[in-house]
Amino acid sequence: MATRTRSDTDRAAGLFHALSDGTRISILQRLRFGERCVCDLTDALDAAQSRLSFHLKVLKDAGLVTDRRDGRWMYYTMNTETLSEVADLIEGLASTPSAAERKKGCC
Amino acid sequence: MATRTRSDTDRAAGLFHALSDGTRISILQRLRFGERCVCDLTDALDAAQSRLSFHLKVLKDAGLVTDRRDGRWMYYTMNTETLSEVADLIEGLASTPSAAERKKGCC
DNA sequence: GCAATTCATCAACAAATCTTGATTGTGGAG
DNA sequence: CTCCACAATCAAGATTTGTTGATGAATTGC
Repeated sequence: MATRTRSDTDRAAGLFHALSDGTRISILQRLRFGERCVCDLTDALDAAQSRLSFHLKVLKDAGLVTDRRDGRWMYYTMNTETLSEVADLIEGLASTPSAAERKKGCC
Repeated sequence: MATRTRSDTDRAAGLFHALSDGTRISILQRLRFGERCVCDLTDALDAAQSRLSFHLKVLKDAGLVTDRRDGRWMYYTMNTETLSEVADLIEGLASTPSAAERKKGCC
């Protein structure tokens, strides 16, 4: 057990992919200040609405943001749990292997 | 000063992009155990040599690995400094804005 | 020098990603 | 019910990215 499964790697790659775009980073940067509707973000980022919807969907599919409807507005919020997951992934990559891991050889 | 520059965002997106591929994650996973030559990785990952060279170049351009020649072998090593940089980026995204930041409004 | 090994690079193709503008859907106001 | 505002979705096109097989460069051993 405890071998790194394909899906672990896929999940990691997927999360990093969601973070691998400047527009999406900028969106998250804005969301640090609290939830925002799409219209706020189109103003702040000077981006077309369909473009933001696209990137927000990528972020949402990855679990990095959640959304909430209020009337005709959709409010997006950063999901810090998933960001913690990403932080753990980084730490896992940077950490030196445990004795058990080293015994097993590798992944 | 201290406004988030375009290049900050670009740098972040670039780092995450380098991590956004399963093959590259697997490479880094192997490198946790110490430096490896390309031939080790082709064996371990069962991947074509040119494919690994491609991904190693991506990792190297992003600063995530360094290389070293020894005879006809190229040895690749994980660059933990850059991984720390990535960890900082994540933390920066997850952190709540400082009072000064909040005062300024946003980025 | 010559052959073999290790790896980087290139060209060509396939696939995924991003952008733009148009359309559709949903909810609120009149 | 109709109109308007907000946002998701779609189609089309351009760009980027990843894979494969072939070629080239550097190094070692004969």
